[in-house]
Amino acid sequence: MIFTVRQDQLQVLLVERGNEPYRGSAALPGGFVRDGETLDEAALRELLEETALDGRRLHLEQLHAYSDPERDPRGRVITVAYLALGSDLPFPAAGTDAARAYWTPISSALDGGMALAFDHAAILRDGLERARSQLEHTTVAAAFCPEPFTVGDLRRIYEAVWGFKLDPSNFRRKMTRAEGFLEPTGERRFPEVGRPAALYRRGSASLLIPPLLRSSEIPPLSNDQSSMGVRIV
Amino acid sequence: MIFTVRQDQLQVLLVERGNEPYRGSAALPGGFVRDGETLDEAALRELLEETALDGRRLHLEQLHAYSDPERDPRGRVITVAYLALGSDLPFPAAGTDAARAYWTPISSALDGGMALAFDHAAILRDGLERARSQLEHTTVAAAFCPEPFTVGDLRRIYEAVWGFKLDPSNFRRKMTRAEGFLEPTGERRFPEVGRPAALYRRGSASLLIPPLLRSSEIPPLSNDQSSMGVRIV
DNA sequence: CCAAAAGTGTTGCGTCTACACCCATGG
DNA sequence: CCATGGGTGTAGACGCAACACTTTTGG
Repeated sequence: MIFTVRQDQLQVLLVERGNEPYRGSAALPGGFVRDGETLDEAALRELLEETALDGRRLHLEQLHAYSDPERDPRGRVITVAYLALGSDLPFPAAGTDAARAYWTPISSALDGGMALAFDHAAILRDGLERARSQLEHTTVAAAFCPEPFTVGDLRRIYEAVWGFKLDPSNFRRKMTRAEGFLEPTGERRFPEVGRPAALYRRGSASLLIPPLLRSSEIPPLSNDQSSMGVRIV
Repeated sequence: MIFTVRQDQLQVLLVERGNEPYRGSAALPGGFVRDGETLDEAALRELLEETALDGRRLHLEQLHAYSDPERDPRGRVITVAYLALGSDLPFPAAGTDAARAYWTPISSALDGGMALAFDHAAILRDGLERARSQLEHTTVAAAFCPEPFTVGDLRRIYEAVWGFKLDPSNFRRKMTRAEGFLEPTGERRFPEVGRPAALYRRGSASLLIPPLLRSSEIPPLSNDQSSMGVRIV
């Protein structure tokens, strides 16, 4: 399961299945583990085959094992799902199994209209929740940002993944104070409009201390964006 | 991996291996998934076989899949580890594979002296960290307590799992205020010495809101117990 | 000058830590 | 009356949401 943020939207890479079952349906990319390979290595290899991307520079994380005996009509298949986060991911290379792969906003992939193959809709929901939760406690959000990036870039990642707006000033304070998260480059970026912003690189810390917690309210799946824990009147 | 608290110590159920490899070594209980069975069902079945305990009343949770090709010298075995928490667990029933099963304090199991088979020491460490983390955000600690229980019982669970002392008065406030965690029975328990304590049952909530966070310092694996986030001078 | 985004200051509120203190019981 | 654990009250520190305000740019 590969996530990226483009056009301020959290997107996932799907493939159109060429074989039965679920021929023509959308599915998460995946494959079988080989002998002598760890699950992590298998995930990286499949990632490379699907996107021609060197996964070693991505954040990759084991999610959960799915084991319902009926989940694959062909027979018994146990899937260990992985979640990868990346920035600036290219469109999938042609000439591979992934020729029919494409990026889709997660909200569309889950909005009933597009039925995912197997139990992939459930897996995708779990992955989305994991990604949202990881942003609270870790610095993975920076994995979504091409370097160098601004605090505003980082904030738009959080807003895209969580689905609601954050207060720019409070967000900046949290992030710049978290030790080891942001490493200033000394450079600035001049946007089309507005004051130039300081540029940063990813720091060495992998944990975000203190964490940045979502409001206790359940965030909506849709695209509406409300202010930070405050209802718009 | 089955955890319980006895004598104010966090303990784990180990089995003595009767076959090669690692014959005579201690190991976590486990077994193979059968056809037509989910991983959860397999974990519950193995639990029943090992402890003669009805696992449906336990907290059971999938942890992580371990997949190093060299982790089992016999060949390729991928293990999906589960963590079960229970209270008042009996000694394993005789007459089964688990005749050689026994409870051990986790600290002894990890203190180099006892070498666990396979990569089970690493799995045990992951399980311990998961259990500790779960106490922060969920109400699973009550799964360690035979009902009915007092706030003091619950606090001793936290102290055993986390390995340090908590402030009784602040702990009580947190727990009684968390909605849906503790359900008063109206009864009291009269200890050998001291004021009687109110008795509670598990409430319906599964999440602890707000969470009870450990101090940011890394808790020691040993048995020393220091006060709540405060260095003893 | 204006719009827009970056960045700083400040205030009020709620939570947590540490600790003083009271309560109820058995010996 | 004392020791012991249960339970309440409270003052200070701290963190965070909200929002007013200043800064720096392009048009």
